[in-house]
Amino acid sequence: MLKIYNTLNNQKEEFQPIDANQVGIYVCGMTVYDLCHMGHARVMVMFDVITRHLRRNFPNVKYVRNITDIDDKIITRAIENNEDIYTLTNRFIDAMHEDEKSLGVLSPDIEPRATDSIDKMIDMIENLSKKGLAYQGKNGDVFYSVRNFKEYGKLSGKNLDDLMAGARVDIESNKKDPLDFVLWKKAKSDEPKWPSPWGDGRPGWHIECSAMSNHFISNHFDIHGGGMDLTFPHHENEIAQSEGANSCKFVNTWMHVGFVNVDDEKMSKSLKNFFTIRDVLKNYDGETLRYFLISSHYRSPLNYSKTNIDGAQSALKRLYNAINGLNNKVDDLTLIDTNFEERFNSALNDDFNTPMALSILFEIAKQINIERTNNPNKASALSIQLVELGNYLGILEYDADEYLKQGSELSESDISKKIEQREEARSSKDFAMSDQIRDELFELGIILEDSVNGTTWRRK
RNA sequence: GGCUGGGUAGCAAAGCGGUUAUGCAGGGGCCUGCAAAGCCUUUUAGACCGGUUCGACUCCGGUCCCAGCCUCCA
Repeated sequence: MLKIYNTLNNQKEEFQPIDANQVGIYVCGMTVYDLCHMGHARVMVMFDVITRHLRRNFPNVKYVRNITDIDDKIITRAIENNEDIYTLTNRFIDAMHEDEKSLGVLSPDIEPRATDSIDKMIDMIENLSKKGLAYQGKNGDVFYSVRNFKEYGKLSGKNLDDLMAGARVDIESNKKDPLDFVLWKKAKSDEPKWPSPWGDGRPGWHIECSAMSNHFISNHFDIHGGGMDLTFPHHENEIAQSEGANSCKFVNTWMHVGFVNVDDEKMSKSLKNFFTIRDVLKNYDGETLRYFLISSHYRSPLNYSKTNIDGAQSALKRLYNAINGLNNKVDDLTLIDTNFEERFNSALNDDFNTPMALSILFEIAKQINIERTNNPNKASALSIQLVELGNYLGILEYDADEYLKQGSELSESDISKKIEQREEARSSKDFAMSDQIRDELFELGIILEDSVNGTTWRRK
């Protein structure tokens, strides 16, 4: 039985889909004006793990993740670069897809772009106007009237008067209430624009997710997620829009992924303390990054540091070392210990507890290492299981030997030649020579390992 | 000020009212020509103060501290 922590009531609760044959999940995706950083990576990877698990447990899952391809930052950046917004956003959408691939993230079922759904947004704003929840300000912008939606604040646990008392409410004379937010923005002359009943303009940020989730999934669906910083105001506003327009419950379960921190501070573009996925991929392989991202629970903060990613790399290598050299072909499946799989599944069923799930992988690895000499069939069976469960999380996707050798600057044949030379030295008991060759290779990042089956090598 | 989370061993990170988390790192041993990998073993815990309980890291209350949101942000 799957339990998920729901931001709506700050509790773990049993997940019961509206329709067990068709689970709907919508995740707020990227605003594509720059490269994705590690914070984005965490959201992509976590919801990838979440949807993989949902797909294992329900016959059909519709996973929608939007692309915000129109907003102020995009317009500003396009002007800076002297290019049109589509040239800019297409470039960063491609980059995002490449990054996802590196991280082993499977594509969502639908990735709608905001600019393809402008008509849906206009319909929704019109609907809100009819219901007295939207009005046009003096400057021509259309605003949502927050005071007219009585449940405003239910997701984030805020109430309007506390927000009013806060110091950081912006003063916008065109609004009836400072907390009202923009649904439709009137275009300035040189900006991208679409026709609407309120004049040429573009949508506000929040309306796209309401319109697209309602259109591509339903007015009422199972799971809506995103980064924790979206809880307020973005998701709060989505609720106001969708429930205001449709007069029915919008989302059953709200999920929010914690931040990637740098020196215990949130990684963000405004703080300029961010590392792009590409930056990090220069020094680590994608699977190491993925391991790092799932090594803490999704709601906890995750500190980005070299030490922590190095730790992830060592840990992942331990798993690959365990499966390395086993034939992965075993007829006797009764040798597989189903207890591991049960515990693995119940870890994920407990609000997607990936650290717990990973710890079971290490238990299997240990068992493989214990059995591999005296009971190779059992070890092979366990290694099949380890790979299978690892794949479930999107790791251990590579051939162990290839993975452990990757990134070597020396060619396979050069290394083999050195190993042969060393073998000759060893057989004539010239251990000084033998050790010298091993040390030379070590300096070049190659580790040699002698076993009864001969000498093998891997990357440091 | 309001609202969320959280404070676990050298580092990272979980579960759990009583019994080894797990990974990395460190010590000792086994294996090895020596290593590496691996196995065995071992050292470091639960911010603080009360309460409940036969027993609390785990439940309850309080104190202190940290992060996040309340402005665009994943």
